[in-house]
Amino acid sequence: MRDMPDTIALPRILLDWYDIHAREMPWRVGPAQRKAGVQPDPYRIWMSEIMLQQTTVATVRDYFQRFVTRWPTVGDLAAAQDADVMAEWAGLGYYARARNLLKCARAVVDEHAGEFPADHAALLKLPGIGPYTAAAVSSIAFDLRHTVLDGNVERVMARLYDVHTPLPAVKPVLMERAEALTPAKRPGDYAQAVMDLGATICSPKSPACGICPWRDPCAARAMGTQNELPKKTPKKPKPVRHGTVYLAQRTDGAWLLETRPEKGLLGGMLGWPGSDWVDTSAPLPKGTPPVAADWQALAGEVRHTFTHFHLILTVQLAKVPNDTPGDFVPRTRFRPSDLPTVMRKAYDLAQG
DNA sequence: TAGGCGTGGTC
DNA sequence: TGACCAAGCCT
Repeated sequence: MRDMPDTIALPRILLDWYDIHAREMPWRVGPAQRKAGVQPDPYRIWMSEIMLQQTTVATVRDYFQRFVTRWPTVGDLAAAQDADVMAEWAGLGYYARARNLLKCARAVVDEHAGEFPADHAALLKLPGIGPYTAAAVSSIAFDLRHTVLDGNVERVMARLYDVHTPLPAVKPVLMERAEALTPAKRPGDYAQAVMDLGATICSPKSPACGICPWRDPCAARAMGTQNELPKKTPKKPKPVRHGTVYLAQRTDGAWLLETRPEKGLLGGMLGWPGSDWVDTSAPLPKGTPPVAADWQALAGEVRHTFTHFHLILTVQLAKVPNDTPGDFVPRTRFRPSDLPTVMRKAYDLAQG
């Protein structure tokens, strides 16, 4: 590799490493299979990439298996009931992804004859597919030369070239570096290789530089700056909000639940009726109980942290008659696992 | 364009 | 234990 330009030598070194160290994933076609002519299923690649947005591989595995078992093709998913998809997504977070997942599946069926487009620009127009996911699908599923730039690649590029300008402002610079390294041959394997490298060797804390295939060309390692890169602009502190939720159960066991509005926090998900969630804690916002009943405040509280605020909920519980009006979910159809985590925590508190 | 949008694991 | 972090997108 001596005297070979980085843009030739570095991708080759990384692909050689990937041939040996590629991680197994349910949606992945490994380097050996790929060389034997096996093509990935674009539907499964797309599904995995949506789930993997801001979410770890370990968390995604089980959700992925349940989704592709229940809806094996994009046509099956497009025909699904919205509530079934939202319930299956419950607990995975960022619920706009689930709403866009359905919109995207239906767009593929309606506008692309049920086949995912390979073209980057066409993918970018689909709901829930941004620059990263368009590049990931076109490269991994169709082996087209596009460059993925996720948190892993940002970190690897910042270290490889010892870039100290903070994210996210420096993102375009890192993209240029990443694009220059993307090879024309095996761009799909290469995309997965850089991300595997970032996830396993070039980790945020204590990177394993000693066993890194790029240890020799890495500028941060040469300077000893790998542990302080990438730099990030400081985040704003999270405020604390307070609220009250009301858990009404009929004598026959049915629970009073509501489907939350499509837009906003936990949009489209099931939840308990309750107050607004407000920054001040005095007085505690109680809202209006959904039905007149003998409400009992539970001891303790629900604590939950969202992306941009901490939440402390008081939980009110009541037994109500079977003829109480409202959208009660029958006991046999109620599954706590259909609820987003913060709502499931309130249920768990009520169960003692 | 910067902020809204979840959750679980790690240290 | 609180802060950071994870294969980002939308408005």
